[in-house]
Amino acid sequence: MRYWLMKSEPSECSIDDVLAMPKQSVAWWGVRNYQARNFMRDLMRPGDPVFFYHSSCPEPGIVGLAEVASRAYPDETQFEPTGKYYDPKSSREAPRWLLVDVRVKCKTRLITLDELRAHAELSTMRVLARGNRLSITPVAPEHWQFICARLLGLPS
DNA sequence: GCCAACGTTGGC
DNA sequence: GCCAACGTTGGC
Repeated sequence: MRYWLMKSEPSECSIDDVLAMPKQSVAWWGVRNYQARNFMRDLMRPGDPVFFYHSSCPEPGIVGLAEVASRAYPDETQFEPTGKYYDPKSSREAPRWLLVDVRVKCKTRLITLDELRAHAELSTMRVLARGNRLSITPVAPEHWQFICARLLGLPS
């Protein structure tokens, strides 16, 4: 089992938007980066725990706990010619972009980016790395445990 | 809206 | 396969 952090812009799809969906689950559409795609395709498995993160907003940070809810499958938005996620180089026969379903388990208090950076124990988190632009990053087990136990006060 | 960082594209 | 130009991400 692997741990993940997945970024979503709340103006596009917030954690509340997902909680309002049937089964509190959403297809994680719109990933157009090969490394992030490969994480979904090669490493993500149903049940993997996920930090739900709000990005490109006034207070970026972790806002909830979620889990991977499917294996990877083609992202329909790549086939929609009028959509902003359309990829003319992709085809149904050889889909270029994949996604997984993500199910929100609960909201948490907001753990801001500033708070994450303030803890030396988290200094090597991939999402905090200078210049990181990946919308999906692996989370080391010790980082997951630290955030859940020390920052959220959840029983381990 | 700025801009650092870095991924992608395409000419050679 | 190199690398300059360009595009995108995302915090600030």
